Amino acid sequence: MVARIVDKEQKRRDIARAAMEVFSERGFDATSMSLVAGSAGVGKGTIYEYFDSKDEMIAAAILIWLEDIIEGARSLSQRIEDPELRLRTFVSESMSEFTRDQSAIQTSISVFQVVLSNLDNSKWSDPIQSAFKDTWKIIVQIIMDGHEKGVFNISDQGEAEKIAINLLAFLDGICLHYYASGGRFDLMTQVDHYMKYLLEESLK
Amino acid sequence: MVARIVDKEQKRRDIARAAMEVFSERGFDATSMSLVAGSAGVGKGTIYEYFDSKDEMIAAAILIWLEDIIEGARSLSQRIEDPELRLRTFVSESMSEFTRDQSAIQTSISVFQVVLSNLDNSKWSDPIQSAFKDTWKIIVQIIMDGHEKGVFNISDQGEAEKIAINLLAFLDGICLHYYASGGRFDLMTQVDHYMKYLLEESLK
DNA sequence: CTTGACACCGACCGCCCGGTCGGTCATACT
DNA sequence: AGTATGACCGACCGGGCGGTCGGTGTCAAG
Repeated sequence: MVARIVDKEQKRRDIARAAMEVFSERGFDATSMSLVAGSAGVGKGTIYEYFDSKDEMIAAAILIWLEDIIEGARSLSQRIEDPELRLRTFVSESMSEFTRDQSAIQTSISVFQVVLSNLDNSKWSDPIQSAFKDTWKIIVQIIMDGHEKGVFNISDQGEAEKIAINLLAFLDGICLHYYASGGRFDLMTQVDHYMKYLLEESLK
Repeated sequence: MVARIVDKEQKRRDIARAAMEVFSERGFDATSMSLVAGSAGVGKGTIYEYFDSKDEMIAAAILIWLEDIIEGARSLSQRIEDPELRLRTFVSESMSEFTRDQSAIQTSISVFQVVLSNLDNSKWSDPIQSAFKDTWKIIVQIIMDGHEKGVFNISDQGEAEKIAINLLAFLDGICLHYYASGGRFDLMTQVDHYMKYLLEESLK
């Protein structure tokens, strides 16, 4: 009795990804489980074979979504040698993710809201927060690498960590304002403006 | 027949402010109208004497909330002469608003979400967006004033506008990350780091 | 062929929400 | 006092939600 050959783990991911797609279009609260089921191509009951509740599914979906992003950033980071180009590529790749379609930023907003509103619930917020931290660590790594290669000039690792936090904060903030303003300014111009001072002043 | 002496407009504002308080604690969707009624000290039916629907109330509450903020920023802006100090004060005041209690940032997140999810509904998003724009204009005004007084050195108004957008984006982003990370870094240190390069490099 | 374990499903349930509406109370005019 | 008007209310309603559960189809073992 070898049991049926169904990759439970894979299906869980498939449903989670489909769920995240609907979530990003309509927001978490406005998305019903029937809708998720329809989008994932399964029955509503099936979802509860893979997740305990709607909340648990949201947390899992966010985590899987973040893992995909981090994996993308990490593999990108390994392809490029020059630190400055690597940093620029990291930024432009992140932006193109948001430029490609509006749903990405809506997803981010929804994620932030869940993280904030469930801040007391350490069960979910801890792994999500550590996933956030991973993204941050990648940037710190790029800067420290550039520092060791003599391309970037910073005082110590603490400086690199501060710069990384501010860079991430700016990128999230500018995307937010971009979509909240209905695209009333040029996103890349603003990012370039920031990157110019980052690369020419902070890191020199 | 002079009608009853009840300031409809005032009561509308009172309810809207009470509603915003509950919204910021629990999020828009998780807040029921009964809860809002309880918080405002009125019956549920009464709310519908002042607002057409929950959605209309949210839009109105956001608008009133934004007006309060803009009014605060504008009055502050008029009290201080020196442009650099005025800019620094604007930033530190905005931050202290968020430092005072966490609900402010949760409110902001909720507001962003509503604006984004109702982007197609121009009926509400237009006035809200123009309120956002007002805040931005105040910063542009401060920078241009500093430019005319010879304190800030920028090329033209376009430069001031870019700087203002990036500053706002950074401030929102850093608050977001601050609370999403559970306060794992020092907010003011990060803000000072940004302001240092803004005032010492961008504006000199 | 029979059996049973397993993945899957969607009609169904109880709950709670936004919104309504008939009625109460206080006031102000006659 | 009588009455008209406006402010206020909360029990009530229909609908849609998250979650359940008994049943169905399928495949492997015996």
